Amino acid sequence: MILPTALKALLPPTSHALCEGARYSKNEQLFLTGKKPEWMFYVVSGEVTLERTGLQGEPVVLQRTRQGFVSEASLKSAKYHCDALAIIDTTVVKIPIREISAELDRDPAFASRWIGMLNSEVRRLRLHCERLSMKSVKDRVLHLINTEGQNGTYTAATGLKSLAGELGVTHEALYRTLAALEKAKIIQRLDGVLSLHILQG
Amino acid sequence: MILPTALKALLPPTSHALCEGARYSKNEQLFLTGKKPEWMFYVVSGEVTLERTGLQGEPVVLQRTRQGFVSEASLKSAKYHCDALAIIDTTVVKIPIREISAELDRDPAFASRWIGMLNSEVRRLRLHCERLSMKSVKDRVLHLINTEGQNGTYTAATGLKSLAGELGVTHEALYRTLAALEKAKIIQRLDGVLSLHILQG
DNA sequence: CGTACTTTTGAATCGCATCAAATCTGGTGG
DNA sequence: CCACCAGATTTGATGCGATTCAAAAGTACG
Repeated sequence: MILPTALKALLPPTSHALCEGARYSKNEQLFLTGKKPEWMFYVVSGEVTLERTGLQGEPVVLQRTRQGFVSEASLKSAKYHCDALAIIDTTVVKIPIREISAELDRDPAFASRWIGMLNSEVRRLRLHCERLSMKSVKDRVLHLINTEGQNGTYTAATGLKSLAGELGVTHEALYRTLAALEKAKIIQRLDGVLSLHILQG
Repeated sequence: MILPTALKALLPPTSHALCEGARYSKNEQLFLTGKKPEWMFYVVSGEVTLERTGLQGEPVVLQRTRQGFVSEASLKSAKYHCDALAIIDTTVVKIPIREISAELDRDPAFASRWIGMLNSEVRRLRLHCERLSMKSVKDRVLHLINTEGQNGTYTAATGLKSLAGELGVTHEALYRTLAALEKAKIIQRLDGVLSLHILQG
């Protein structure tokens, strides 16, 4: 089992061998509400949603992950509180909750790294919320470049259509907005790389 | 210093005496980018924003907190990475970072509670993101009742206008949507309490 | 070369923001 | 107690921006 670099640095070396790779086909379920959590999942590729059934029986999506942890927040839970579904073909790393949880109590340095990971997650999610509460696509794109970009440059690794989903807009709206921003010389585009034009102060 | 119940249960008793209450007036700053973090802030009432200056000099809001932690994610940082501003008169509890950080390394039970707190925060933020990526006000309201409510009932403690802000819509749109949902017998309203009508299966 | 997917542009429609204004509310001071 | 004010709540009218539906052009891959 080859772990992604981020996971390797985070988890204690003794736990690496306990992790397992797994693949899920489109529409396959990773876990179900009410089951006892045994694994945490780290999405390497594909897309996983966490869903709950609303009071009227309609599905309510709680989370959507293309890369990173799913259900790391059920580390201390007695049972899963939602269903996990691979909505396209997906590759994950399965991490044994029991061992990780015990290790967290035993190894303060690991707990400290784990807290650091959660801190980053909180920060990123807050940025995401702030972005999604902006009304125009233009504002969301500029906020994205300003907050997620490196030095005024953001790389859309998974394609613009996928980016549109993350920004909470249709891909048509995103394409049009990018074209307009480029025409107005506010940004430049090369492949999937968006760069702010530097304003001379 | 009287701590809010949630804080009291979370922090180790030895640290309670080290916390301080504080008040900030509208437009007063809690901390500035680049300064060494000495305090974490827990907002009791009012509203605090974290802001950063964009590449074109415009302010970019990273977070907006009416209740709960601000900057708990800078627990392990060498310096603040943004500015904190009270946008209305605000009351907070100041928590000494140095002592809390040391205590986290020393007290595994506290670290475990802290991880639990961060897990809740991550869950709530993910729900919030999911809600904000819904296109219609109606969907956002129903998602709110389904996920944040108790048994189909959500209580808007801070008023509907404030709720509109959290939902990322104007207060006019929220009022109209609530009126329409009530007229369609999908929800009921009493004061600030929103309840789903039960569908009989 | 054909299939599937992304990227792009066009046109029509709709929901929400915006601007305006009226009503209602709680709190303050005369 | 009443006049008054600041906010919250509500309803109305208008316009814009994003969604939606459609279709064409570009791209990757077997």
